[in-house]
Amino acid sequence: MRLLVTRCSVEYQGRLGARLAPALRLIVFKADGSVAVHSDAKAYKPLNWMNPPCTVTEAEGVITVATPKGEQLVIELHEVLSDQTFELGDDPGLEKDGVEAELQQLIAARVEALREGFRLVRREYPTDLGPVDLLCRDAEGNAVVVEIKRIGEIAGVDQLLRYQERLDRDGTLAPTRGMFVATRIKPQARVYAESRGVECVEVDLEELRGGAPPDLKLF
Amino acid sequence: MRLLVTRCSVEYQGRLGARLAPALRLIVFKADGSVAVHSDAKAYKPLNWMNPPCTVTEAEGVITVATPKGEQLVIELHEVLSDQTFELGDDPGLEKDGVEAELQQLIAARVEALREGFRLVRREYPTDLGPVDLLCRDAEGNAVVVEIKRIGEIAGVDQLLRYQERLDRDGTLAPTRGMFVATRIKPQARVYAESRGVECVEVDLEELRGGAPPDLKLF
DNA sequence: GTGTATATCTCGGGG
DNA sequence: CCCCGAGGTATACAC
Repeated sequence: MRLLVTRCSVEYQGRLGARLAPALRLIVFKADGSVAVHSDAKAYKPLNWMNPPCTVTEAEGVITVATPKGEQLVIELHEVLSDQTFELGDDPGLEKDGVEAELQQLIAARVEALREGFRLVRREYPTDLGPVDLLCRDAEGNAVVVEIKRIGEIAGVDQLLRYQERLDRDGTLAPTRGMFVATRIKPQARVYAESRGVECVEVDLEELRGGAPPDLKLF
Repeated sequence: MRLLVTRCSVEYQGRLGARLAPALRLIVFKADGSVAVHSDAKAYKPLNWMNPPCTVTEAEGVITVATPKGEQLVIELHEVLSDQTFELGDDPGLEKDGVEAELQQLIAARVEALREGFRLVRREYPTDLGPVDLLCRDAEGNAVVVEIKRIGEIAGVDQLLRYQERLDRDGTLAPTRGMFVATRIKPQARVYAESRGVECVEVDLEELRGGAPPDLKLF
């Protein structure tokens, strides 16, 4: 990893065009080939950057970064305050929990928490528009299409409706019910869902975690 | 901006939980208050980070970053290779072109290029679901709802359909036609759009920008 | 490769 | 503040 603190101008041409007037900035060159131009603001996002695969060439105070697809980043160095290189080595990587995948696992393990009498048919039930999060049967035997989100927004309701429309073409499933499950459902999404006959259920991640009997296998 | 190169472990608790085992990493503290933990890979994305507003405290080799909402990032420093601080000052910022806003401007300036006889009623026509990109009238006086994307995907079609459904409740507009405009429309999105009676139009940014006089056809 | 869905998305604009 | 939409989104995963 090379850290270059420099007064520079930058121009990007590629998926769009972008320019940076001269100023002091940090430029990070990573071992993966990426280049990022940072100001002292904008949180972790660089002002400009280039992702691998790309080639970096430097000559006479001009660094040129180019991708095979024709994107180009040209950095003109006016003054160098610091230029250091470090060998960081590989990183063991990030372990996460609490994302949608975990939510889906927890709910799949106890679909009866969504509605009494629910039975899980399959997780990631395939359609030609993509996989349905959960396919269930309710106590009366009706197919229920369940879409799970961390945050429930309108686009998620549309996703569910597209799946329902597909599965309603299958005589063994039609007519399906729709259920929209999230730790939080935004008001507009709830109104929209209910106007389309989709039932909304808010769940609590902590409760799901704590209450789940450990002997229930997920699959 | 403070640049800290260090062997460290990191733990995040907040919107999810995440842990980083000990390794050499770069930690960037920006003037805006943000903190980012970078490995030598993953392009410009940090392994772990905290955005403003947050407070940073350091004691006995442990840096704690906390937000008012209860998110917390704890960085344990095992070994410090480098610790430098620079005053970068304000940045003049990035100038962009070629994004959807420009596309919308260019198309709004000559909607007749979409279809002969088109007349622009309004850009960013408001609905209670958000603004419609363009509202037009066609040669026969029908209202046409136009949704513009750089890349046309299924979710954009649904966005258009939601707007149409709202505007169809307005007697002075109903029944609306839908038109989906993009520099590229993915095949699945096209099939879906046309199955819902939405017309698809691909446009060329270069032609819109420069070369084409307003009376030239776009496709 | 395309297509689809997720993200601690981030970021900006408007109410 | 939240809500909404765009992004050079990036990234993972299925087909």
